[in-house]
Amino acid sequence: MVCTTGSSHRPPLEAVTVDSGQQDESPSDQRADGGVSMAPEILENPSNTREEIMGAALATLLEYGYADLTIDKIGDEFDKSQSLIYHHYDGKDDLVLETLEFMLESFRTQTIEGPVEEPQDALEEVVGRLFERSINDEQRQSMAALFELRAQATHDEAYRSHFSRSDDVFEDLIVDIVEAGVDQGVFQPCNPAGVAATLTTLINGTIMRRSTSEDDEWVGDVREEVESYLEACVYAD
Amino acid sequence: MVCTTGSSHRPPLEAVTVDSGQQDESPSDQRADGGVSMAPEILENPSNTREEIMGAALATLLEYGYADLTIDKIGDEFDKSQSLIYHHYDGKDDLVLETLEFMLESFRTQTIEGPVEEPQDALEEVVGRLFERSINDEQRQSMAALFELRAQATHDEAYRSHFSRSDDVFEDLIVDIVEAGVDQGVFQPCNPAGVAATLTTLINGTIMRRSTSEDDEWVGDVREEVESYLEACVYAD
DNA sequence: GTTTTGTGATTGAACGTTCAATCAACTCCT
DNA sequence: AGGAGTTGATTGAACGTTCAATCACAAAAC
Repeated sequence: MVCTTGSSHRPPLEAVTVDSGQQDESPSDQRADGGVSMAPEILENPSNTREEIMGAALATLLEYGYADLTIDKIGDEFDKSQSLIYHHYDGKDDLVLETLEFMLESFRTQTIEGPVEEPQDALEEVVGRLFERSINDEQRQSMAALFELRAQATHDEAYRSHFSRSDDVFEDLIVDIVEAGVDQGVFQPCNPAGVAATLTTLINGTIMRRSTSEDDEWVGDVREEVESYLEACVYAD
Repeated sequence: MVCTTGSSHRPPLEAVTVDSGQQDESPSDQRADGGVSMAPEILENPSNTREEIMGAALATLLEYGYADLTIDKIGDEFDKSQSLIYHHYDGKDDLVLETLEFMLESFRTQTIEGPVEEPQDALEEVVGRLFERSINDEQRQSMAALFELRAQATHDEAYRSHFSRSDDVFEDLIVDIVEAGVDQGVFQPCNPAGVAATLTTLINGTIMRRSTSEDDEWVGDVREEVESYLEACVYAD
């Protein structure tokens, strides 16, 4: 054990913003997963062993899912030994949680960007990304992994804490948009927290069903209904 | 192995309807869990060893959750040997799945009851039950167990099949209500499948958040927003 | 009516595997 | 020399599952 003392250790998250110049090489912010999903580019170009291990953990998680995630498999995914993981992290769940934390912070620094200019467009973009009618296998796998991880929160306080924060981040994002819309008069005088809570809960349900259902027809129906709801209860039209 | 040949075996579900005279002893249908939850009375008064085992599996599941559910613990929960389980079921997941199937069927026979008289009241009751602002620990545990089980569907086809069917049952329930409302003219000419899909997805998200979040304030917000949505997009007012 | 045979239910012990975690040794850099 | 990084082998426990043996009881045979 070298520097981590349980999950209380703060990973070097500055790397996310400091090294962010690297990911500006890609055209614009063309991420189809809406940020719900995974794989920050930093973990694909790790700058130290800890990041390398996190990248391996993420890759293994996406390939096998949490149920079949073992330390051995994570060890296979990168070029060093499996037992090295215990030198840098307290154990499997410590590693997974720090990876989740790393990605959440990465998501937050990507999305928080000052005042909202066009509230309706912003909201439409969020809804459009998250209720896309069809998704590819990679996206489905990301959602399934996220969902499996979330299930750990039923019996593990650390996971519960993480996903509570994760929901908060997403809700805050939407609250900012809705408040801006109300301020600018393009939205009705609605309850931003209510809209945010509802959309967040719907997103959670969508991730859950997408990860565990055989069919997909319901997605289109839900999206249309969400649009109706926004037209009737949020937009000022 | 005696009579079960994998999950393809049909459990004696007739018992649910045949013996239903027993549960009429309880006042009326005073179930606070809205049927989403668990524990059909039949499993508390088992009429054979298979039902006894299912009851033990359910009790153990609610007490420990799926992650800590072991055959040994199930064996401890009833008065016979642990290894007897393998005489009646193919294994742990076969047992759990047949128990889920048993409960879903039990739920369906309880709720399907001919034409819907008062669509708005029926819908309000469903929404009221499922978005109750505060729930007790038993209910939370039921939801958490259900949620953990659902996470298995990400990597287990049999679970996926079950929960797909489970969502269908719930959606059909709501479609019936909405169609009745539209027919009677008390609802707008909306899309019943859309309303059903949206409410079902919201319910899933609610179960997920309730099982894995530290806070609860969002529930009230969501409920108010759902009411707004129903007023604006569904009810004919 | 009594013995024999057969059958499903039940048991306790054991097997085999998986997996997280540990440890002592080795390397490399300073 | 010495500390940090790294490794392969090993440990110990948990768990699902199997299995040979026993029990209760009923049908069949005599």
